[in-house]
Amino acid sequence: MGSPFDLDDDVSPPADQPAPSPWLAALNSEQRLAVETTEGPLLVLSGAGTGKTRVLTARLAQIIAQGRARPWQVLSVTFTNRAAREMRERVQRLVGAAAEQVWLGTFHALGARILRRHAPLAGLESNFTILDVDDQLRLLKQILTEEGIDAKASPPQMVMASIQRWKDRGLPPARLPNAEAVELAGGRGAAIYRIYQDRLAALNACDFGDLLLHCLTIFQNPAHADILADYQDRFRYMLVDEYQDTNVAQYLWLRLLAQKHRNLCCVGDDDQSIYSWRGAEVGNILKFESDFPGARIIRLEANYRSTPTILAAAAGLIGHNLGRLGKTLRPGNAEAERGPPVVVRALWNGAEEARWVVEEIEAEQRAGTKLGQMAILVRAGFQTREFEDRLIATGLPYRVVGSLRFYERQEIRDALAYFRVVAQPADDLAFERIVNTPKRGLGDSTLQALHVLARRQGTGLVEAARLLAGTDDLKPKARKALADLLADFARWRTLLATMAPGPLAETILDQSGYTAMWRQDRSPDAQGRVENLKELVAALEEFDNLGGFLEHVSLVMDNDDKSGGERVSVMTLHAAKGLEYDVVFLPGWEEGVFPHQRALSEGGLKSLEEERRLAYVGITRARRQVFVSYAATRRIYNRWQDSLASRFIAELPDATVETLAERGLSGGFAAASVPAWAPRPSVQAPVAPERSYQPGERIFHQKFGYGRITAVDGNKLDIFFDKAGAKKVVDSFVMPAENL
DNA sequence: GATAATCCGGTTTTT
DNA sequence: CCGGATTATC
Repeated sequence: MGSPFDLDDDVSPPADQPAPSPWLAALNSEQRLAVETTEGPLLVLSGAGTGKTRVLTARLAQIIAQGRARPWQVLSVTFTNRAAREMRERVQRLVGAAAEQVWLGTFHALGARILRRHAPLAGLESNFTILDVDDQLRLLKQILTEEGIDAKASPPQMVMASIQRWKDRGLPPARLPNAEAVELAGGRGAAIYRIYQDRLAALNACDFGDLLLHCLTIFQNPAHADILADYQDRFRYMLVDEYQDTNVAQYLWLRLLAQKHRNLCCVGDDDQSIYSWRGAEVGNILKFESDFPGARIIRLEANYRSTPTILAAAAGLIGHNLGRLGKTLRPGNAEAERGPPVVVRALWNGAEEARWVVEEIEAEQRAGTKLGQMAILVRAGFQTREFEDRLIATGLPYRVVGSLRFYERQEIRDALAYFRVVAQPADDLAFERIVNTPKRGLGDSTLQALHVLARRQGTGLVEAARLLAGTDDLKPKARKALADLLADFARWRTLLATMAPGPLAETILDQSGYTAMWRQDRSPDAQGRVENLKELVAALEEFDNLGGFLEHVSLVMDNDDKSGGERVSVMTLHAAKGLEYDVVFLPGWEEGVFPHQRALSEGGLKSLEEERRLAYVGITRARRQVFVSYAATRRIYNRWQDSLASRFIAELPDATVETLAERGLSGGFAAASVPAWAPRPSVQAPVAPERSYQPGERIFHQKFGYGRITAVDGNKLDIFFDKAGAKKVVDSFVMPAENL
């Protein structure tokens, strides 16, 4: 942060005093108050760019350095691993190694830590697995099928979402209000939820929501009052970051733990609440005072990030929301230059918009702004493509933040599933994932048989596999494959104790044939997948054992960018929260795009206000300048669609804005009703002509790319594709290559 | 059981 | 128009 904190004159100590503690250095008066009010419940309303991280770290450092509590008596919670890491590093710098003993982490990591200690009380063993979304969904689908629930009427995704929301609200199946599940799964929602939870327990597994939900169940059980009392005693001080994003379960968790010492400090900003669709409850901020009588509230309103103009624009916009707690950002530095206005630019279409944005980026770069200090923030992920195209065409280095995370890639998940089967033999979901990957001739029918047997015997799949391999219910081929696989598992498990995790992982991936599977794959991305597997093995070197690594992975799904050079960042507005840039581009400000159509048609005022907060978050990311833009027409799903400027544009105060429009686009607002122009006909994909093909001919296929015909049989072609290898394809799916 | 053809739906997603 | 998920076919 290059903010001029040192210009704040009310922090300078009197000359005859000893130098202040380092953690108090460079704090303004309101920040300092928030740091020094250590006793009793405290709510810090901290606007964008007002230095909340600084306050949190200073507060934590002070509590430890002054000996108000031992490090392990302090709980500090964040939402992201990034935030947790950053805080630990900063506190370490202030108080040294003591920082390592603080209970500092994400809600989920801390929940897992507590739950592992008391797992049996939640029907789990302490080495339980934390499932990823893939596994959860697979499990739920099984249940829905078994229960004869129509997947069309009740999409698994939707049922899953409901279950997650219940967990977000701290509701285990037993506490679910009767009315809740009626709409779901033909009225059987509650039953499904219960089965899902039972099945997780049988698998010795839990999902993310359970990490907190199980804690709550244990804490709230009068039979184990001693456990709760123990934690309540322990946590003398508690700090919470991004409090506006807490859901009910997290809130209850905090409230229970803070009950005894009541030294709970929550830092948040209701204007930056953008995750309500994930169960976050802004209401938690409002409830704070009533739940903790005598709570103090401190507002941080001095912004050290943005120019006065940007702050005024943001304030004007967010002022259109009702029911705010009320907070006005003011420039932290009274002498700051007003700064350039927010540029609002109307363009004809998306391609032009991308072109304009990239031109401005180049102009900024020429003027001395580093590429790493510029960001394009979009509403939805798909919008990044247009900008990527343009950036590539221009040759500007860029990075897309938050897309395809390392641990979510197919090959990584497969590899992890292998590790899980070895480290946690009861992990049926992992087993199922890899039992036929690579192909071993153990397909659906074998799996069905395993399921039936497992159910009948009341065992897990792996055990069922062992039984089944000993019978002759399977065809010899499948039986051999299964026995071989089990022998592999057994061998790897014996290595578990003796071999370092890195080499062990490599052994598993090699002997299972998994690496070979990708080596042989001709598809364009196979090469990269092999690379990713290598990276995974390399990452394992740092761990003592496989189990530790798996715990790490299930909790820490982050992707550090090790990109060295300066790059323009492209990301969603959600991903941008907490970040800052000199120059920020906010494209796609059109009704239906931003605010999003679904927010307009479904969620009513609440949704619209959340969209507005998202816009507010976007604007307040900028230190020096904001560029807003929108296109009069956009091609969505191959349809040209006229659009109107976002209402948020009109909500920016006139004095903060400079409007630029293309000739013909009136007053900066799309003349959508009078399209005085015609969209250029889109480049038509060549239509397959009615013709016959000859062997040897070069062709193109939508999915497989280019290839050469090796044989013709009526309308069926044998083709050897450059990338995908030999395939049989019907001729209407290909076109002569020279047509392109 | 593996592959090709067809169908369908299409925000945001810190763990 | 794209991709994934489902179905249809060999």
